[in-house]
Amino acid sequence: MKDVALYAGVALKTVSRVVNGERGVTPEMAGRVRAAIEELGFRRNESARLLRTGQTASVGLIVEDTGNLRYGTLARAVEDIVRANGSLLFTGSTDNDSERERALALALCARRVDGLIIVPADADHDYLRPEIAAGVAAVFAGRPSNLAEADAVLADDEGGARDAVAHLIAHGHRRIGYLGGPPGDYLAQRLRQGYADAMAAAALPADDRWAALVPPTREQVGQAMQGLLAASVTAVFSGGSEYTALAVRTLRAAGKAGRIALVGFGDFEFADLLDPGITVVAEDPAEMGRVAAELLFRRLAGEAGPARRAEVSTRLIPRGSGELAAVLAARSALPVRSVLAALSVACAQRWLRSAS
Amino acid sequence: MKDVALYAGVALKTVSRVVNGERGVTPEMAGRVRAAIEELGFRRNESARLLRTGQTASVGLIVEDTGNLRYGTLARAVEDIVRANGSLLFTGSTDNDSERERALALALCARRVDGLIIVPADADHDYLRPEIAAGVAAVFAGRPSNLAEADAVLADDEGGARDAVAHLIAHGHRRIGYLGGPPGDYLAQRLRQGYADAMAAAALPADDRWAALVPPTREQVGQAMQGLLAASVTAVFSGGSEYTALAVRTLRAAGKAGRIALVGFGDFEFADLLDPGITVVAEDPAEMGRVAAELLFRRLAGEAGPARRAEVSTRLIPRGSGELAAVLAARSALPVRSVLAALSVACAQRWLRSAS
DNA sequence: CTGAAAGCGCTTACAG
DNA sequence: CTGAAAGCGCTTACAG
Repeated sequence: MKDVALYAGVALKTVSRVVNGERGVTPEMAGRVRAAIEELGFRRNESARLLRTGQTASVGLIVEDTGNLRYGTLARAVEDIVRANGSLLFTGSTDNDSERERALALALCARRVDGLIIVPADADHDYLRPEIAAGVAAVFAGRPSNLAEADAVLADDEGGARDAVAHLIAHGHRRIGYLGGPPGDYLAQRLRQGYADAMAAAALPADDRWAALVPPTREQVGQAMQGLLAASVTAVFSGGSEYTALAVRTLRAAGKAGRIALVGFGDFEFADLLDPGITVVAEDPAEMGRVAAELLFRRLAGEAGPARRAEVSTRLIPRGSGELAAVLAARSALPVRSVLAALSVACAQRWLRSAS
Repeated sequence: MKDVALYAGVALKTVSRVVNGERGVTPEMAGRVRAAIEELGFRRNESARLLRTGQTASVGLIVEDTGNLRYGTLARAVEDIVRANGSLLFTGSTDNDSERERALALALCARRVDGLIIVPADADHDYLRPEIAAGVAAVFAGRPSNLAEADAVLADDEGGARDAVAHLIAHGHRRIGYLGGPPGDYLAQRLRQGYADAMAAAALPADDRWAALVPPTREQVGQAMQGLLAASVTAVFSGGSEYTALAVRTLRAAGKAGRIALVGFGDFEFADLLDPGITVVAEDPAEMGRVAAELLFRRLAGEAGPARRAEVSTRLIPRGSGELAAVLAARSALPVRSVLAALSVACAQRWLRSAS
């Protein structure tokens, strides 16, 4: 810029005026400046401008994994709103490692991003307190944070699970299994809660053997599914498309593909091309991204007031697998004496309860 | 930083030394500075530092759509290498709009990113010439650019298409259809070339009615697929997972799902769970991202020399649909007189050619 | 070992 | 309408 001023024989400020399109420059002067800019190939350094201005017109998005379609979709929705607001978007993945989340968020804050949208690796965000105090806006998406003062969007995972299980119950199922992540996992926890609530609402028992809480590896899910089948469930609710895929594989291998009902949490491409088509409760990651970004830019526009909580709903999409009727376990592999034994245990328990 | 210096009663430079961990500061002094930093909640402004340094430790990635799994996967691979090199990553989507690509790239350059990885919306990148001259490193990925001086990675799409078609030919097919994007589309063009080459290599004719070049909408692809069936193909090569999905739908609707062979370009989740499993030629977007990022950081590390060209290969994954044997069109709907007419036209043409 | 000065590329606030 | 000076938050190059 200095060079341009020198070349055009004007003051620095005049160049600045032309570059910023401020009025109050004679056409003749502006022309000279523009010629100099052209001649010297001048390109304003945005970072320098922003240093002076105090804003950076950039925001950061931190998710579990940008290579996961769910988060890719969320990222894209965020990006569109970021662009509409004239900002640029940094993205980063944590792989659910809270240490990595922290490092990323702090690095972004050191660049003085205007705001941050974070899908928390875990709930603890004390490390962000000083940054927020220093003026960074933060919005949490998809999972809860301990920072009550920040805006947040959550999905109605629990409601989705309830819908799924209620759907199965409506189709005559009583023995419904739940297949999902380990207890430490936030989503798995909420889905299981929804499952339990729906069962309870229908006054159905939820046998412990009907809940398979395992990491999404081929072996573990396969075994867990077989366990559910051994426990004579007539339907399964699977908590995530990885689980759904592996559930379908196990059902096929066991020759029960069209007989055991299945509702999956999370939609996926080609779900309607499987046989039967897979009924799912679809999340809406794009909507979540949109809402999060909108909350963020409201704050950046100066909105004060208490933290906002938004919720994104889920939607059940029937495709066949969730509408299979309950198959009575008439020819159950369970020996008659086991059934009788189980029944008598249940009777005894009820008798004991009523007696106490 | 000035405040910290004042508070600690030292010079600015001493604070800088402590913050940067430079040696040559008495422990006592360093302690005082650290206390002041703690007390004041000082956090160094990375942008300001980088302004002085000249580098920004950030790179930009521009793809068609981060919400598309293919590009999400690529982005994730890029991110990992960017992180390993201590940089931060900007991402942006173009939706194949070259004007948007330009605006994004230029905005990133104005922020003085160290480098840019671009999946070109179109080949023209003259707009980047001044930026590259000014020192930005650029790598193109997935599609060609007219900037011969920049590094580039391309996929062996054409080879993948050849493999797919050769695979079908090896399974006895002679009448093979190609279903893909319109002629203007880069990928579609290369796939069709590979298809044509494989047919020619096997001395097979490639009837014009066997090539369906349409945008990936449900109606158009459905109609095009029906056209291929009407032309009595026994196998189809589909150029992209959108096309593959719609091809499967049409085949099902026509009751030809297990009879017409199908090889798709581009792998997708659940491909092995369809019936039959879908044979595909898989791309490797993660590898493409990795290679592109590595090329970029080599340049940033100072590597000179001529532009590099890298190629990422594809891999055929047999799953059933591509191994179906050719079904003879014994009961072809084609009336006998049409066949005779076609034959006589071909004879006449050959006679004309030999006569001239 | 410590510090005062100049400068990265721009803008803001004020004179003329 | 135009410009000289100061400053954004840091580092570099040089003295002491």
